[in-house]
Amino acid sequence: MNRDERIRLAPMCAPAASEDLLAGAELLCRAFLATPDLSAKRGMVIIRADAADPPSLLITHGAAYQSLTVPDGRRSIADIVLPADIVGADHGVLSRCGHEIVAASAVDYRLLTGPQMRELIRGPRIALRVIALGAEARWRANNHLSAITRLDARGRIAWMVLDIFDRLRRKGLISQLNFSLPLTQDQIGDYLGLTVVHVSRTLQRMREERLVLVDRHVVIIRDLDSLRRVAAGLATLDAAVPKTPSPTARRPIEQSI
Amino acid sequence: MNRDERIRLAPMCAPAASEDLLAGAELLCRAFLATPDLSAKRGMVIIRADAADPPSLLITHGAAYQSLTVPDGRRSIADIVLPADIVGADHGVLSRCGHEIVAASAVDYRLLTGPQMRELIRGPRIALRVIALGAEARWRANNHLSAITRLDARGRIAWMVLDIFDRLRRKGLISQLNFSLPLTQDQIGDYLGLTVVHVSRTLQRMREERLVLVDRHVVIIRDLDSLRRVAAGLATLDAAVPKTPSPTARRPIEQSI
DNA sequence: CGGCTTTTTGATGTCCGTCAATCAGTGTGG
DNA sequence: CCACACTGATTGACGGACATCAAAAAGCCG
Repeated sequence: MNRDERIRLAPMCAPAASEDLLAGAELLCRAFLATPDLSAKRGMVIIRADAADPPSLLITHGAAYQSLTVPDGRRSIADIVLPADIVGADHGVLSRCGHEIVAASAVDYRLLTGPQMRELIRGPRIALRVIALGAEARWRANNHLSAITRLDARGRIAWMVLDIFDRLRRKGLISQLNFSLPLTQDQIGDYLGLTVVHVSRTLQRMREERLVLVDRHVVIIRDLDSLRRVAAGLATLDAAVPKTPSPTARRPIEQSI
Repeated sequence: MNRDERIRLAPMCAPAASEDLLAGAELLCRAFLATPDLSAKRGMVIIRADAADPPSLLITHGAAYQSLTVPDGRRSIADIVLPADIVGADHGVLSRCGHEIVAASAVDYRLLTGPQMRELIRGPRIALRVIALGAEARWRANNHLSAITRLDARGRIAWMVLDIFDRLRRKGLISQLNFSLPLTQDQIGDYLGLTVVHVSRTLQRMREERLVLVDRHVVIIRDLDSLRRVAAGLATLDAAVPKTPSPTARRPIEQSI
């Protein structure tokens, strides 16, 4: 793994803040776990886009997604929420969140209301944790954006699979090369900016190429290394020279701050 | 303006938090203004992707962008930073930010170092402000994503122009239908996931259609209403019926939380 | 002017969207 | 138990939006 990949891997927290941050994570988590266990069935809207003073959620089981419906009726999925993820920790400062949270599978979750969250973030350690959660979410959004603007269908799917794979693994939720992904191809399309039809075709091709197997709601990674290469944009299964990394790349003038 | 548009317009702050939030904004701003005035020339990297303990910036003059370079050498621009914007207020909690901030034009800015920011966010009002800044940035990232996945080249450009237009207007920096946008077509392409060639052609077409005029670094909006329609995805300059808003739209089961 | 970046233009190909039909899986009720 | 409806996945034909390649034109600056 080279330097570029490493810095792209995850937003590590600043050492100088890590102690308070850990404490804040612990406190916030405990606050969530002190609330009653709720659940939602597949397809249910957990937080509506126009909900006043939206709450924050801790997903304990299942998966959800964050979606935005554009004026012409099309849907765009901005993020996928996995077990142990906290959604909208910053909702406390907003009057409306502008997007809905929908259960992708049966979901168990805990909920802290807007007022509760506002009370909690008065504590500096929890505030720090909420800031870190926001930073991480934005970091992920940037990668998502980058994947969509720079990769073709195959690369986007590879990226999505690996992103979820790495997230689950980092949480210690899986140790194998397979996991459950409760998204329909339609939803995958809305997440990656593709149509169902093209998602179907591309998944099939990747299955034939023995890269990854996405069937129903189960993902099995067949060739992790190749998959990573595809997601990095320098794919071409048949090896081939991936054209030199643009020797004439327009790179801004370097200047350390 | 209907409800859908309104809730999409901007992430308004929760009334219950607005007082502290305003105070926090004021405090943070003052902290920035107490630092020396710095400047960067066009094209300079203000914060490097691998900078350890990255600082936060307040842009006082000019514009910058936040960019990510993918492994194959291609660049993707995640966000555009305008005057009065604060960049990376959450950098204090990260050890690396993973993206660079580059000056799009000559830029004047103030800088607070990682340690300084960490000290500041111990204050609950400033912490609140930082959380709000993060929420707003994520809200924008979601719209950006949505625009790129759901709109064609014409729609994306319309969206970009309007987004910047609205941001500048909300800050009170412009009152006319024209403003300066210090991005090359190449950078616009990297922001919208298009090639330079296609950006050039599309801009030209929009100029002919008298929608908007983007020349060199000046933007002049010719037909604001049409532009908004194009950005909403139900465009078609030649009017035409914009196909009914998908009567069969698969909408998740409604359930208020 | 000469060298640079940025924009424009044309020709050509392809990835992906659209339309439309079929098929498999799941659940429902008579 | 099977017809029926319904959602999700698959397949094929076709067209279009956008990428790629290549080169020229237009600004810009020393």
